[in-house]
Amino acid sequence: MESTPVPVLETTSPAAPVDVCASGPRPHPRPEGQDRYTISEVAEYTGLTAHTLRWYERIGLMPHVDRSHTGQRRFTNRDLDWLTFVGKLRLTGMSVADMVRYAELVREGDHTFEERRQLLESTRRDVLTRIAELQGTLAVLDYKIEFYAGAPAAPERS
Amino acid sequence: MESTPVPVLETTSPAAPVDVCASGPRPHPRPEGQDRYTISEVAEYTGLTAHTLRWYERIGLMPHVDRSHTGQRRFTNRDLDWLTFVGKLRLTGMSVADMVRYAELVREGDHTFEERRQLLESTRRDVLTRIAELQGTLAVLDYKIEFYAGAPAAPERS
DNA sequence: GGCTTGCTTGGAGTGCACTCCAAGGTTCTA
DNA sequence: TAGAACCTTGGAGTGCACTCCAAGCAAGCC
Repeated sequence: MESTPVPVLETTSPAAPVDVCASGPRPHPRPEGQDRYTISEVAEYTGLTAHTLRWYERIGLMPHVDRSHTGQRRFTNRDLDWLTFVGKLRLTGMSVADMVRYAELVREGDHTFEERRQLLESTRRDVLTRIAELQGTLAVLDYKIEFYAGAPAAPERS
Repeated sequence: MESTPVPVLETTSPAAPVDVCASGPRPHPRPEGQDRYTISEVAEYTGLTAHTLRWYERIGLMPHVDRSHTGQRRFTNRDLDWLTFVGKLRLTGMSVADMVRYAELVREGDHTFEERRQLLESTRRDVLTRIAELQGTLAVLDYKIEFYAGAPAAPERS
């Protein structure tokens, strides 16, 4: 799976609308104007372990990470953006296999825009379903919590 | 773990408010006025496999299921109510270990009301957190879906 | 009675998403 | 220049929640 050095994010097409990929207020205050991070810096920044970062790369969920002249990983801000987005996908409940599929589509270039959109829309539907499910459970939980609150331990009134 | 035959649901204390445990409109139209179901009937009703039902019992997530004179399981409507509730707990994302803990509390009797309430309230908080997370991912998904929609595959306008 | 379908058990297997290990090379600080 | 702390790899291990298996009874129908 040789990857032509295609940029990771959707900022692929020249003057297309810039996609900063889940930026906005940065999660952790990303260290200064740096652009080369060791694996442990990235681990701290993302909350993932170094193990998991290596594993992500092995399974194709990372877009070819730079290496130092001795072979150690050097992550860039672009990688951090990607990981932030992957973190969001993970929160949706998307499987790792599907996230890898998405990453492959990104590597394949602009012509996969439509398929990527479909994947995200399907994920979006799943999220809405899940939210509805959770709200359904809230109703039951509230019902039972109220029951327990109304009938405290070893109730006297038979 | 010998369980004194304490009823499963919270309807334990004599004239306490009746807790029908997530009833309301029954999920599947529970077969007639029956009160003894085989494992495969319950599997169909709940959507769980027979394997899973046996496993639930083995790990202490079921409250001692009746047996026929030859040792086959005979589930009651009460068991079905319990499984419906367990299904809700599962949807909250509660771990099986915590569900077993809850089942133990139920078996222990009314004096565990307070602990049960706390467990459910902690679960409730988790659910609210999860809903917020999911809504956060919705924002990102919508942002990217719109990006892909606005820049269709192989865009011409460079 | 014979046949098919269903139920029983303990224990082993599966798939997912990490998580860790050993053995060795690299980088940084004093 | 020594030592501590960090990094590398392939592969093995972990925990969760099921999921299945084999071998043997049980139930319902003609």
